[in-house]
Amino acid sequence: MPRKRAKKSYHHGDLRAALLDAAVALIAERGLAHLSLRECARRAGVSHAAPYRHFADKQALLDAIAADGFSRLTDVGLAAMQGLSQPRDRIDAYGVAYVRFAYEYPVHLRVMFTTELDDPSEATQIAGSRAFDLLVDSAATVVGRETALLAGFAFWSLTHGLSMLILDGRVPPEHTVDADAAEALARSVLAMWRGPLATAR
Amino acid sequence: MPRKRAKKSYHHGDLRAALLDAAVALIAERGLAHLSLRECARRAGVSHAAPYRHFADKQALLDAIAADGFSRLTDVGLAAMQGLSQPRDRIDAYGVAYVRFAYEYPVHLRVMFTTELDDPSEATQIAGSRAFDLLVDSAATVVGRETALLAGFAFWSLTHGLSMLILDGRVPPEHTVDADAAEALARSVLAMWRGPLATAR
DNA sequence: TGTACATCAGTGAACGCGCGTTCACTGATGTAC
DNA sequence: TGTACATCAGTGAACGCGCGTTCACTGATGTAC
Repeated sequence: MPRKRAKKSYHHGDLRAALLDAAVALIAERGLAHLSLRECARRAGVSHAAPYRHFADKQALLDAIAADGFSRLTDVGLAAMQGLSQPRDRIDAYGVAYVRFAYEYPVHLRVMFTTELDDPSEATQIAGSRAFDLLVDSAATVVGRETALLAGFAFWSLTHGLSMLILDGRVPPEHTVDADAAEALARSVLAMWRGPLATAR
Repeated sequence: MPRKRAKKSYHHGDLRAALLDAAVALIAERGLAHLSLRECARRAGVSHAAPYRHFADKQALLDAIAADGFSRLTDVGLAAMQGLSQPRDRIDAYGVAYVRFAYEYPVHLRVMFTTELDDPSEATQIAGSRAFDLLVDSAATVVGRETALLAGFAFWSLTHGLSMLILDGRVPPEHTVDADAAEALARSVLAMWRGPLATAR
C-alpha cells in the first residue's frame, strides 16, 4: 500500500520502508534463515526484481535493519535518560529502556547482533558504537573514566543477556505478558545487583 | 575418516559424530543460515542421502547440536563447582565456566539459544532446564528459595550477556586473544557487581 | 501553462544453482543355530 | 567354527522447489524552458 498517494500508478510510494517492514515480519514468522528477498517483494505487492532498486542485495537489506535498530535503541535510550540528573538513575533508565526495546523490537535486536550479517556497513558500525558509547560515557560519570569501559561492559552484559533470554523465551511467561511486565522484570533484575553503578535503593 | 577401523568397507564407523562435527564447522564458517545437510555429508565424505540414516531431517541435526551443547555446559559447570564448599564461590565458578564454554563452543551456544530451532525435542528441553536449574539451586543456598529464581535470572543474564557479546565480537580483541583472557574478563565483570550472590572480595 | 526529455522505479522472462527429501538398490555386518 | 539370513548403513538417480541476481524493457515522474 502506497504511503503518500493512492494513485493508479504502479509506483509504490515508499517501497523501501515497505520492504523493511516485510522483512522484519518475515523474520519474526520464520526466522532469519528463511528470509528471502522474493518473499519480501511478494508481501510488498511488487515484482521480485523491484527490491534491487532500493537494496544492492540481500545483505544490504539486513544491514539496513541493523542500522535502523541501533539508531532506534539510541533514541529510546536518550529519551529514557532525559530529565534525569543523577548519573546512576540515568544508567538504570537506559538499562530498562534496553530491555523494553528488546521486547518491542525483537527482530531488530537479533539482526543487530547476528553474525549472519557478514560485513556491516560503516553506517551500521557507527550506529552500533554510538549505542554502546552512550552507556560507557554514562558509566564514566559514576565510576571514573579508567574503569568506565569495564563497568559499561558489565552493565551491557546484564541488560543484553536479560534481553536475549526474553527473546528466546527463557523467561517464565508471566514476566513477559506485555512490555510493562518485561520492564518490571528488568527493574527487579537490575535491583538484584548492587554494583558501583547501582543507585542506592 | 572412520573412527574405529580403517577398513575398505564403505561403512563410516561413526558418521553421526562426523556429521555433527561437520555441521558445527560449517556454521562457524558460514553462519546458521547456510547450514546444509548436503554440505555436511560432503565434508564427512559420504553421499548426500546418508545423513538420513542418522537424523530424521535438518531440524533433528540442529536439535542434536543444542542437546549436546546443554549437556556439555552442565558438565563444565559441575566440574568448575566441584570441590568448592562456599555457595558464593560455586556460583562464581559456574559463571566463569559459562563464559569459557561460550568462548570454546561458540557455535553450540548459538544453536542452544537460536529460534531457528523450531521445536526442540524433549531431551533438549530437559538438558536446557538442567543447566539453568543448577544455577538456581546454587543461588537458593545463598539468598533463600523465594528469591533464588530472580537471583538466578540476574546471574544468568550477566553471564549469558557477556558470552553473547564475546561471540558477536563486541568485546575489544585484547580481551579475547585466548580462553584465559576471556575467563579473566569474566572474572572482572563478575567482580564489578556486588549483589546478594557476590563473594565478599 | 505546455511541452520535450532525462531520469527513475517499476516489470517479467530468464539464468543457473543448491537444497531437502524420497526411493529402490546393494554391499557389509552381526547373529542364531 | 561355518553358514544362512535378517538387518543395517550406505549409494546414486531423481523429484520439485524457491532462491538471488541480471537484463532489456516500459510507463510514470519531475524538471527546464
